[in-house]
Formats: sequence, structure tokens, C-alpha cells
Amino acid sequence: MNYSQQRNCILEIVMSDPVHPTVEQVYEKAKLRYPNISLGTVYRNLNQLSEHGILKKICSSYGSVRFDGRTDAHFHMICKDCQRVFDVELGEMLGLEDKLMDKFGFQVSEYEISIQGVCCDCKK
Amino acid sequence: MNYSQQRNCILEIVMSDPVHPTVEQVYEKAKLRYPNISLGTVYRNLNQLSEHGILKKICSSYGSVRFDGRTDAHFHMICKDCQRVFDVELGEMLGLEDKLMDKFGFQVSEYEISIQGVCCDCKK
DNA sequence: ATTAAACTTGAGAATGTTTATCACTTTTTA
DNA sequence: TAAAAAGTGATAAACATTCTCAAGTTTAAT
Repeated sequence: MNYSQQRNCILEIVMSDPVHPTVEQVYEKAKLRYPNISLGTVYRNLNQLSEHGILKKICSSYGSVRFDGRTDAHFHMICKDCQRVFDVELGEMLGLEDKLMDKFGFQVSEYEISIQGVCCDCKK
Repeated sequence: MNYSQQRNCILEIVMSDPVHPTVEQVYEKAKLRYPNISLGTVYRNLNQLSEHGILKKICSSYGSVRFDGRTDAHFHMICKDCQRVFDVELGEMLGLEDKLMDKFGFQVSEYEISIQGVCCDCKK
């Protein structure tokens, strides 16, 4: 990857504020600095940055794709109403539901762990 | 929800085989029994069934949306190559990476837990 | 059984999201 | 500083999902 001003700006937008923005939100913020930036450029760069493991793509059943500047192990709480994504640290998972209610006022309704990797068939 | 043959067929397709099919895969299987079934009907019913908690929608960063006939607490392993989704039981999570390698030959590269619910702002 | 209301369907249009294309510009390399 | 490689904006294309609606089913109350 070569350097580019636009990609750098996109990276900063996602890294600097843990709001887990959607593509559209990144686009709106990027336009403040580069008024002519195209939506395609935002998609292209978010995807490249994810593929290089610099950002993480988050997909949930509720709402649209979002991006996360944190790539270390942690969890996400996703609100079914506003679809915002909140970070949860590993330790906060012990005694899950009560703890999340006490700490964040977040009412857990279901959760899902997904593990990415390569299956035994594809490793061949 | 009224009864309908098509919805029932769609439900059976997802419930009977733990392949976690995509919309398109459900559509292809449903056409064997209802050759005129429309893709819109498949989307409509998969969404209704998920909204009623009868099926679960699975979204991952790799590949497309899939549906799961199991709604009890369990995990998913998603292959980055073939994008298939495999079930993992809760107990199998202790000593995660080694255990999954021993048991399934699945090489874990990253994982993510997402918790759905309602945040403190939206509860107001 | 008959009927009315509510629900569902298939077909296709409409919308929304994401990727591809291409002439041009920027960055890197040597 | 020139050539190669990579990136950009604009727009078209591809793909995914939802919407619309006339016609057909299912349900519940006569």
C-alpha cells in the first residue's frame, strides 16, 4: 500500500473516535477535509485497511456494516434500537448480564460469538 | 402470522440441516418443492421467522448473511476461505484455540463476541 | 358451509449497497 | 527526474434487499 492523504484521513477518522462508524458516517466526516472525496474511495480504503488488519469490519444482524479502530480482543454490545456499537472489555464478561446492566445500563437480550479462521477442508 | 406452505417449507429447510444456508441456498432448495416460489417470498419469510425468534440471522465480515435453525446459546466458527459456518458448543470454548484445533482442525485467527440488547439511552 | 377480514404470494419495479472501470493524479523507486 | 506502481473522483455496473400490488390462501365468526 502506498501512502495517500485520503486513506490516512479515513484511518484517523475511525481510530480517533470509538463510535464504530458506518461507511456513510466515515464518508461524511472525510468530506469535511476532502470535499470532493468519492464514496468509492471510502469503500476502497475501509476495505483495504480491514484486509490489512489495521481496522476491523463489524457486521451485525441489526443495522449496517461498521468499522472498528481497535483490533485487540474485546467484545461489542450492539443496541437493537439505535444500532450503535459499544466496546466491552474481556473481564466485564464474567457474570455477563448482571454486570453489563450495572455498568452500562445495557439490557442483554442475546449474544453470539463468532470465531474466524480456516477450516480443516480449506487448509488442505 | 398465518400458516403458509411456503414459510413452512423454508423453516424446514433451515431447521433440518445445520449448514447455515444463505438466502440463495434456501431459495434453490425451496424451488425443488415450489418451482414458482419467488425470491421475495424467501426473503420475506426468513426475515419474519428471524424477527419472531424462530430462526437466527447470522452476519459475518466474510461472505453473506446466513440463517441458523438453532436459537440456543452456542458459537460459530466461520471459515475465511469457504465461508461455511460451523457450530461450537459452549463447553468447547474453554482453552479455545487448542481445543478447536484438536477437535475440528480449525485454525482460529480471530474472534468476536457481539451482544445484542437495548442500550441505556434507548431504554428511556 | 359461507363469508369477510387479514394475511400471503409471485412478479416485477424500486431502492440501497458495494464493486468495477477508466482517464487522470499522486506516490514511490531507481 | 523519469518510469512504474498505486490511488483518485466520477460514474456505470452489479448485486442484494425491500416494496408494491393484484390475485390467491388462511382464519375466525357467523
